[in-house]
Amino acid sequence: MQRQRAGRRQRGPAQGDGRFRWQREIETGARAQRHRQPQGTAVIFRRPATPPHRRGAAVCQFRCPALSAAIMAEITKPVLRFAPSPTGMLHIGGARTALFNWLYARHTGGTFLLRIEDTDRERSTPEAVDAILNGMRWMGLDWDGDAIFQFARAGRHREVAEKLLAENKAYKCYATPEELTEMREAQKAAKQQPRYDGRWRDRTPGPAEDGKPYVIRLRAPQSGQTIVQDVVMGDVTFDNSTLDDMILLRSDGTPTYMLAVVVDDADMGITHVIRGADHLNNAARQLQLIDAMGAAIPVYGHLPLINGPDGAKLSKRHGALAVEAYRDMGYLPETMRNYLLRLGWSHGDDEIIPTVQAIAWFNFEAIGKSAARMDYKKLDNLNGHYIRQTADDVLAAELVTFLGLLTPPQTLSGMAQERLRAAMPSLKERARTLLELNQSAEFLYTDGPRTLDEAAAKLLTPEGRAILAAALPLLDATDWSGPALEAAARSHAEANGLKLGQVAQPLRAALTGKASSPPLFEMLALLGRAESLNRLRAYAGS
RNA sequence: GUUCCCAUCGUCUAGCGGUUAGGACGCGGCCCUCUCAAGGCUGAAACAGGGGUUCAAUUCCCCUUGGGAGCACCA
Repeated sequence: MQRQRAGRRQRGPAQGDGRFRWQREIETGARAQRHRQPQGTAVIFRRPATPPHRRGAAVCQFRCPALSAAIMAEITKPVLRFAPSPTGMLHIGGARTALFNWLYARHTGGTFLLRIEDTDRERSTPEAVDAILNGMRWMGLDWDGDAIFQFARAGRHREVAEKLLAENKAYKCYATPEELTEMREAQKAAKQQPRYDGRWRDRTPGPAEDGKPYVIRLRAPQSGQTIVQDVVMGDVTFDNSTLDDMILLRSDGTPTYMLAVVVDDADMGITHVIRGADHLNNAARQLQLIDAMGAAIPVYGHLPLINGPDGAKLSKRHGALAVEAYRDMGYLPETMRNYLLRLGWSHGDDEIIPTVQAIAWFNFEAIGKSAARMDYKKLDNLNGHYIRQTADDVLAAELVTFLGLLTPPQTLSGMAQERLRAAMPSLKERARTLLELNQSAEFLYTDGPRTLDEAAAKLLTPEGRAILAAALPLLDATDWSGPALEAAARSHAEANGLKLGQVAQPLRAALTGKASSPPLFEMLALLGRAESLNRLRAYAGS
């Protein structure tokens, strides 16, 4: 059976010429002003009186022969947006939401807009705006045009609220915050869902209300149902009786989030609203507002949330909340895009999905419905893949940049950078993060004998040092190239009844200070005869 | 409490009525090997429970259980 996906339902032709209002609007140009996209999905207000056969008749608008190709091209270009509120860093969940929107826009050749929802003046900060913008840039999610700041549009939001008020689709409510708190407490005590009881819905303010502060609330339908047709979740039905009359305009005249999103989405011509599942409940209320405004309904898609490794809500306790943190841990943007994409979206058995491929493949149908958890091991593995995939000099340059961003910044000498680049083919094979890459390259950065780590010290026992001492003259007498050195070591080992490893390990420890490293003879060659012998002599003999 | 959503190996997932339930990460073994990786082969590991519908349910429906989200003059 087909999964319940949002159909492309359309309200039936409203007038007698057999065409939809939007079709007429497109031809007259009226629609382009109001909206740039056909209604992808529709809310159906099921009035109890509506006969079943008239509910949300399904019609495919793309079959209409009356539309020219040019109009088709115009109306099928989606407009998406990512709309974070600047109250903190760019969260990993937000990053995924942005990614999915971006992917769909790039996939369809549509538009991807960025809107900063800064209407909460208390909690919004310029630092957070920067953090979000930087996070987006680091992730490689470029947006079209300038970022839009919602607060700047407060006048427009107020205008819409006033219009709704004038049309009697909204009303003034004089209830005080204290009064409402009291009401909610009583409802909770009665084990009911806290909900505005509509006490001012049909009441006309008398002289007592003169000059008193009021809010503007939407006159929402009280019966029937509101259906959110969601490309991820399917049809989600809410009884209008469970939804209350939400506040549009606060008593200080500022718009609420509900008003601002709906107005902005409509004004910006947003065709697809893809956001976190925490907004699914909001969608029903927003649909009521959209209906009151007579605006076009966007396609909705609510993405399941991301949980921490333990399945609980992703919180600061899990650390690594901001995308910045992933950058600092040495993950590549390409890795993040691939990983976040696979968290909740799939394409058969494919795991390695570079961004270009993702753009070609991305769709809404393959988005999963259940919440996912972060798996850092898998992230590491994927990052290792992309590190190996990166060209040597590009990766070396990225590491240098990365080190410069650390606190405190680390800089590499010219010699260090040169060696880093030369050793990169072997180095990158062994690193899962840029941090690991850096650690395994450290022995190349400076000259002179190494200080041994614990494992290396264990290799340089008196016995190990004796082997090292015995091997030294042979190496010195050899042509200083990787293969020649290896051949010398092999014959030396063989002559003394030793395995190559027994000879190589003490050498490696002295050369790198570690028990593991890129291939030994390759590194000897890279460091050169003088430097290598200097390091080895320091630990030769007792 | 109430509204809404979700439910396949430990984790991410494939599956869209009939499969030896597949892949990936992680874990174990083997191979390769100068170490560590990478790579190849291989093993263990799942349909939450109960009712229906059906010749046949992981798959469709209902209930239970378990998770999650919303319920502000926050966004």
